Amino acid sequence: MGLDIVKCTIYGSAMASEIPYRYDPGAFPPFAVTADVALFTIGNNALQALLIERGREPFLGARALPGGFVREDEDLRDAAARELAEETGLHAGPWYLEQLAAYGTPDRDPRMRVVTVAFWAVCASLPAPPRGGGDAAAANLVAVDDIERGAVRLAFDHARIVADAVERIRSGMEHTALAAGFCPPEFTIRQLREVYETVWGVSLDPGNFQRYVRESGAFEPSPSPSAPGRGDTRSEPGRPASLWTARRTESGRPATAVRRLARPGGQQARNR
Amino acid sequence: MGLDIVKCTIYGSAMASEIPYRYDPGAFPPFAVTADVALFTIGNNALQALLIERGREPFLGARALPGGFVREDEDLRDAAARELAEETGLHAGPWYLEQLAAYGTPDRDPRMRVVTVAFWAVCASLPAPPRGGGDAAAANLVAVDDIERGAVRLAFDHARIVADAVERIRSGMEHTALAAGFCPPEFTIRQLREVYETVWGVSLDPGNFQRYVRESGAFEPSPSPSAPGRGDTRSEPGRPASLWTARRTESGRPATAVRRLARPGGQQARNR
DNA sequence: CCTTATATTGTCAAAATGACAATTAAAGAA
DNA sequence: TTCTTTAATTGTCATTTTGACAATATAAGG
Repeated sequence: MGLDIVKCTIYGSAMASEIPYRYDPGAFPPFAVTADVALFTIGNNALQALLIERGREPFLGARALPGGFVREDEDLRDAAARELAEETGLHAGPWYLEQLAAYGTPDRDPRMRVVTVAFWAVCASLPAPPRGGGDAAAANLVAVDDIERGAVRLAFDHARIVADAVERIRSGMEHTALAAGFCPPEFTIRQLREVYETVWGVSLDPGNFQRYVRESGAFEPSPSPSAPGRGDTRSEPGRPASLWTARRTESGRPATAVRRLARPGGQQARNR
Repeated sequence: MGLDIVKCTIYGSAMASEIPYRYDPGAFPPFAVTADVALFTIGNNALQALLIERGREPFLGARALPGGFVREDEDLRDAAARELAEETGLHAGPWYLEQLAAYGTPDRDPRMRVVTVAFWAVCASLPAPPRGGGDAAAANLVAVDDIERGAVRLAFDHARIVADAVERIRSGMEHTALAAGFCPPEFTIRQLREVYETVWGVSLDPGNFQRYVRESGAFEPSPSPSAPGRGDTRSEPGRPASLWTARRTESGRPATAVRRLARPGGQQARNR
């Protein structure tokens, strides 16, 4: 690894300190740092997470989040995006990616001390059925319901990470345009409503939902005329819906809504 | 460092893989991992952050968050609590501590690659004026206003970390009992209201705030009779307030409120 | 032109919010 | 004891916001 002494000159003008102007490599315990990503999408009318199947011990055969070592000169977020691209075969991903938290309990990886910086991501849909890259035996989508029921064996503390990520997404959808991340760039209000219904497991009144989308300030009507056949599909009967897009903040995050869309029965769930 | 091979036997029953059942220490880039804490309290009618003054290069003389290397067999949270105790002299802290995020941009520390897991904490008040321990030259409280105005030079990316922590706290107070973390275990509604007013920089109607505390479900009346002199102070004229406590979830976190206390003008702030 | 399937808009009672006024409750002073 | 003072607590009420449900509008497709 490179303790690049050159960088020190950027700041080190005085150099008055008696302690050498970098860390003694033996003076701190070395950790491995990985970036793992919990990518969610909607398919089969359900919230799904992208998991790989481990091809080696420990946890051989169990599912795990895509991820891997952060490289020496790589930002954490870049590492997460790279791993996601490698494992899914999707480059220049159309996903929305945000940091979740760091997980670093001493024994979480039996091989050595690893601190994992976990990210969550959402994506409209995987263009191709994901194929495993790197050392992953296989990558595929698993219903979050099954994970929550404990029907899927997850490696390490990844069940916890997935649970945290799901909760973050479910609650983020209450007051931001996050849900649009599950839709294509332009979407109908119905599509968006179905995202809410699927992720929250509830059903919402179409009329009231319409009002929410119009008045929340988190979404805006697309200039495109309307949405008849949605591209390749043939037109369906019935009035075509108008198209909407998500508003984004300057920093690229989904905009915050003025109103809050209450998650039915969401209170008890949050007080655990 | 200890690649404790013994731990592998916990999981490694089959050992069918041809790759050695631990990482090759040379196969991954070693990172230093630190835990830093942004501790907030209320004093002088203002939100204040605990910062130390750096006693060495780089950033000699600048302020920084208390923190340091995570030890080899130490949980991230434990490291944060330990550092906080060391730097403030407060042991078995009466603070509430929660993880914020990981910061790991390659050049954030000119000496070497460091990933910092940042925590935020709130505390009723520091019993004694904090004295620096460890290698900190001095630890003291700095008004967050001054930090936000850029009137204080912060080391590394700590200004960003403080800003993120402040935003997390301000927004957490909208829908949880977090604000009680700035108060003693039992507090009056007025004390709690003053916390909101100070942290948000607004003024709130006492009557309506009363209703919020009573109906939000995040707080509950204390069995104690009332709050005349609040301990050492002599009684003040006027009706003494009743005492309240924060409700906590099973996991120890401040309870979520049924209602949401709208932060006046908080919308624009959040859409950056 | 008619049918059909949705999108979209209305209606309305119930609940909430926010501003403000009135009342109540103690503690200290006279 | 009574009065004064200070703040807690409770009421009132117009305005919004919700949530449930009904009615209407709109464009395919036949």
